[in-house]
Amino acid sequence: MASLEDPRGRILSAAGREFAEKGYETATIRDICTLASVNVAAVNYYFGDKHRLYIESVRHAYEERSRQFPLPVWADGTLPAEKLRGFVGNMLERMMGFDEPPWQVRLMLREVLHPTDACRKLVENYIQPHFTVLCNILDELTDGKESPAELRRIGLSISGQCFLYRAAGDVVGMLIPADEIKEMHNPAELANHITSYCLAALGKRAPLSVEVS
Amino acid sequence: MASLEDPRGRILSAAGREFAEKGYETATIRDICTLASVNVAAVNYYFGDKHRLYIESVRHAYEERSRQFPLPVWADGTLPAEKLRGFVGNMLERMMGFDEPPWQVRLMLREVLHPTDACRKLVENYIQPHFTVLCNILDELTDGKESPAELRRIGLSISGQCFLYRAAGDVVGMLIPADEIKEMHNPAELANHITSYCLAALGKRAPLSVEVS
DNA sequence: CTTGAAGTTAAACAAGCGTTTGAAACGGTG
DNA sequence: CACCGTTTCAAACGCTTGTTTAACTTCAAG
Repeated sequence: MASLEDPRGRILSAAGREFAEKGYETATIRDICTLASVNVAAVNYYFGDKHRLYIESVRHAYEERSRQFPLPVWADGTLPAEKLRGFVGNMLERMMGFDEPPWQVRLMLREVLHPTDACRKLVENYIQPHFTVLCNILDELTDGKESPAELRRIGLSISGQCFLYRAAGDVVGMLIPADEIKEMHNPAELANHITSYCLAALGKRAPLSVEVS
Repeated sequence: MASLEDPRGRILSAAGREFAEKGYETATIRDICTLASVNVAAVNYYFGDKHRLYIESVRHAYEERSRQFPLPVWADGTLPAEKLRGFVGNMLERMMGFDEPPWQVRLMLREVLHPTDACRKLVENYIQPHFTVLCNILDELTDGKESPAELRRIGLSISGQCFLYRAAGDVVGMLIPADEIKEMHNPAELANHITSYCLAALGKRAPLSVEVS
């Protein structure tokens, strides 16, 4: 959008892709500028230096992502369990994408794994709001009987499971047989498993493994 | 150990620390050699080039770590639930360390997050065996009634929760109040939560949140 | 003592990096 | 047209990188 006639925007987009794929140090200004079809000096002209370009491209990434995937809302009267399943599915789709994850997610992931100056705002403006929604759903689900601390811990348990598939997907692919990956490791199936796991733990449905005794 | 009189070992150790902290690109041969008190040419003499030094230092890391933390074993007759709690606690301590995580773990984590040539052997020789032990415990816990695929999925759910605290600890620290971190986010408390969560989901103990109706 | 392989060293190498420069091209305004 | 602030460009700068060179030390074997 508005890329052909906006050098600044082209640089921002190219930088995001390069930083996401190669990391801050390995990505070079020359490659970014080639990708954006601008002169090397353009980065200095528009952003000052490489570091400020990086900060701006992280902000650009999560602002764009927030616009593409706004926080989910539900009709009044939606069951909490249904909200939970919807939220987890949404979270997985946001994280994993339908095919290849978009560069915005990979760039944000880098900030989560190895935080720099750009991380604080990313958490405040993007991650924290999503996490709060999750905790609110859990609060509803448990009829307000759990402490905020316990809700946060359960929220982290859910987030952690999604996070593993996104951040360590390659290693997961080495631990699990290939056909099993094809069959089960897609947003819908995973959301189903993670949600069921949580509901069972909270006693809101039958245990995953039924006692026979 | 045996560091004063073994340049090769000193380089390997110094390289592991530098690669763990800064990553492959950012870590420099000069810094590594300064840290190891050897000449820059020593890396080329002993390892050929930077890339082969990196591969060797990853191997060195998980071999050392395997010696320090061997796979846990239990006395016959130990309850599966007890084994699970022990395994999760062990996993968290291995991952997080008692204070600061050792460089070996951080180096392995880098390979998990951004795999290179060194990753396959790391998975085969270190991660896969641990994951298999976990799945065996879960098999025992569910009296052999669950499919291997389901066991692996539950195993990933447990691993994912540990993984989050290790890989995204900084962001977790921004989402959770500081005093709550102090109080709850240590290997023992987390192992307790993650194990209880799993046992409740499997119907092996009371749900975390008790229904009142 | 001589020899020669093994190990170590300071110095240099070419390549790539982020950044800067100064001039050229552009585009609206008087 | 002449002017001037904005934008673009090829070229170069200074620096750091991984790697190599060739001279030097060490030291056990002949």
